[in-house]
Amino acid sequence: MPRVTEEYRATRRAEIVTAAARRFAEQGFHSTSMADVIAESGLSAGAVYRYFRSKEEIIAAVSEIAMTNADEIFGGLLDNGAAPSPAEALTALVEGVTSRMENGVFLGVDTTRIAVQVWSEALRSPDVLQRVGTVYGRLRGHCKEVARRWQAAGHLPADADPDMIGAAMLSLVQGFILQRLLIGDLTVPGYTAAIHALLGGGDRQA
Amino acid sequence: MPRVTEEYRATRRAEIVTAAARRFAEQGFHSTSMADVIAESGLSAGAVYRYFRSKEEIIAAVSEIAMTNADEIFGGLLDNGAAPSPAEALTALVEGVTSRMENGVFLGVDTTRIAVQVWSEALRSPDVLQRVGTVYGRLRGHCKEVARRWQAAGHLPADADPDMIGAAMLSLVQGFILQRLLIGDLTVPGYTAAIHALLGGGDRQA
DNA sequence: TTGTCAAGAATGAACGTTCGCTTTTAAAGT
DNA sequence: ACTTTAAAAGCGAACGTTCATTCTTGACAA
Repeated sequence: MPRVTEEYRATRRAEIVTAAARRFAEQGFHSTSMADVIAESGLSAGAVYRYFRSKEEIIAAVSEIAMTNADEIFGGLLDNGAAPSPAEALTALVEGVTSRMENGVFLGVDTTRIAVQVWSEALRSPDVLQRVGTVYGRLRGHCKEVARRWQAAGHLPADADPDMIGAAMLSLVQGFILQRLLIGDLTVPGYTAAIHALLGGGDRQA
Repeated sequence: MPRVTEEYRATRRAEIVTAAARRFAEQGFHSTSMADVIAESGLSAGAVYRYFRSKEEIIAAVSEIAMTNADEIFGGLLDNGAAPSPAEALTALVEGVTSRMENGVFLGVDTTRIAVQVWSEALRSPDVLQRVGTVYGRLRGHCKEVARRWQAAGHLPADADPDMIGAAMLSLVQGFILQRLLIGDLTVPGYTAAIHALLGGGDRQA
C-alpha cells in the first residue's frame, strides 16, 4: 500500500539532488554540510535520509548526473555520420559545454564546477576514480572517432595514434573548463578561434 | 633567547609541509585530518601548531609550493631567447611536469595530485581563487610569449590572439595532468606525438 | 632561574546520522 | 459516500563521533 506514487518519489529525489548540486557547485562537496543540503532542499533531515542512505550517496547521484550530461555533449558529435575536423568538433564541444552549463540538467547550476569537484574526489575515492575513468574514457572514445575519420580522409598522418589525438582534444575541453573557472577570461569565440589557428582545418598529411 | 636556530625552525616547517603534502596528495585536503598530518610529521599537535596557526595555513603553504613548482617549469620555456614552436614547447612542458613529479619539490609526492586539489579548492575559497588566478595567468603568459614569437616568425596567422593560443597550450598540459590521473593511460611520447601530429611544426600562415 | 619548545590530554563545536513521534494518504471496510 | 486503517512520509531534537584547536605540564637550553 504505497502512500505516494513512484513518480512523486522520483520528483522528490530529483529535488534533493538539485538542491545538493546548488550547494556543491558553490562550496564543494566537503564544505557543504548535510545541514546545508537539508536546508536547501526545504525538507527535514529525516525526510532526506529516507531518500538517500548517506551524504556519499547524494554526492554519487550528483556526480553521475553531471557525467551523464558530459557524455551527451560528446555523444552528439558523431550523429548522422558527420566527419568534422578536430577543430570543428572542438568548437561544437566548447559551445555545447557552455550552453549546457546555463540550461543544463541542474537549472541554475554551473555543472563544470561540479565536474572539477568530481576530478578531485576521484583522487581520494577508488569508486569514484573507476566511474570517472570509465566515463571519461568513453568521452575520449568519441574524440578518437573524430580523429579516426579525419585521418581516414587523409587529413592526418596515417601513423598518428587516434587515441592520443582524442586525448589532446579532450584536454582542450577540460582546459577550457578549468581556465574559465580559475582565470575567468575565456570566451567561446576567442578560444575556438585560437584552436582553429593552431590546428587549421586539421590538414596534416603524412 | 631562542632555544633553536632560525634554520632549525625553517627545516621543521618544511618537514611539516612535506608530511602534509604526502597525505594531501593521497586523501585530499579535506579528508586529511590534522591528526593525520600530525602523525605523518612525527611531531605532536602542540608542536605543529607552533609552526602553523591553522590547517588552512598548511594547505596554503602546500599549495603555494606546488604552484611555484609549476611556475618554474613554465618559466624555463623561454630561457636563452629560444623560440620553440608550440608543439615543441608543449613537449618540454609535459616532460617537465612528469619529471618534476617524481623528483620535485615534495620528494615522493605526485605534485599534480595536489594541483587538482587546488583547482577544486579555488572554487570555494575566494583567497585561493585569486592566488590561483594570478599564478595560472602567469603560466599562460609564458605560453602566450611562445605563441607571440612563433607568430612573429610568420608561422601563425597575424590576426590570431596569442593570449588564447597560450590558453589552448595550457589546456593541453592541464588535460594531460587530468587524464593521466583519471584514466591513467597517457604516456609522454604518445601524447606529445599526437600534439605534433595535430599541430605539426606549428606552421599556419594567414 | 627564565624563557622556549614539545607533548598529549582536554575541549567544545560541528558533523553525519538516527529515532521516536506526528502527519498524510491510498486503499479497505462499511 | 464515508469511515477506518495501516503503511509510508515527514519532522526535528538528540546522539555519538570526529574534528581542529587549546591548555596544562614538564623538559631542556641559556
